[in-house]
Amino acid sequence: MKNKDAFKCNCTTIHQDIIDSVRSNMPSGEDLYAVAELFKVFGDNTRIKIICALFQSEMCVCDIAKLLNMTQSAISHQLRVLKKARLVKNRRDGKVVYYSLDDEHVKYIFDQGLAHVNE
Amino acid sequence: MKNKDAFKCNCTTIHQDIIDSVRSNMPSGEDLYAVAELFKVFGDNTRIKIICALFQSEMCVCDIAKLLNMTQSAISHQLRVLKKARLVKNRRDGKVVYYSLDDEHVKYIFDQGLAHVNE
DNA sequence: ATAACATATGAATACATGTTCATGTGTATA
DNA sequence: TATACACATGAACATGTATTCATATGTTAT
Repeated sequence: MKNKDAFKCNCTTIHQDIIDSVRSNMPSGEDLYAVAELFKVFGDNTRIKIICALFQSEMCVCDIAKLLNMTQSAISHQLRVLKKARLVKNRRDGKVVYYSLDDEHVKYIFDQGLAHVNE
Repeated sequence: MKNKDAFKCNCTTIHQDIIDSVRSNMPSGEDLYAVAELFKVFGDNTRIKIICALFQSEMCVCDIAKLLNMTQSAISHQLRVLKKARLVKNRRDGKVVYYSLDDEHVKYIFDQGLAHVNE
């Protein structure tokens, strides 16, 4: 066996036709991984609050820290994660750095999520 | 001080008006928590694959395990998480349990996520 | 230049979580 | 009733991650 992980499932195969069909129509593994990584960014209470706050207004780091009653450091770390995921962008004005949303999909994704939990 | 966590941020307040305005228009903490929990479910490579597979067809646990080349146990645990989040439902036919999607928002959320990572 | 302030960041810690392993439950069949 | 199969589940383990703490960077004003 070339791949040591090739047979993790020892079930009797029931619907090979479905398995083959589904497999051939799945997005690439890289795409799926990237999507999971994206949703992981949404899946944190602090980050979802930051995102939700930025729907209304651009804010500086200290504003967000005050709003959420958290340390400047914690917020800064999370803004870094959000920026890496290309969900927020920032601009510097003197000592102050302002963050705002950087994606048109974010609001839509958030709203659909909210719709689900409120259904 | 009534709340021991009330002053985690020691920044000089810069934009109190924005903070007040944003705070008064934020969804409730419970809603935000629920949304984060929902996206946390999407934010796992195995679960996103399961969701994506179920877009195409209902599948039994062993089918999914074979498709993803993972143990039946691991898949079963993740299906439990998905069901708790009301993203999938199941039906039993004899010994076999078939899982399928149980939400109209899921596809939209996934597609928007895919659109973001492919942009 | 020095002090003050806003922000960023590396390391450490504490907590959450995904998979495995062993085993239990439910259903069909011999 | 006994066996086999599909699935579920609790505990253990390993890994990932959010926050804190200390400190560094960058900018402004004195």
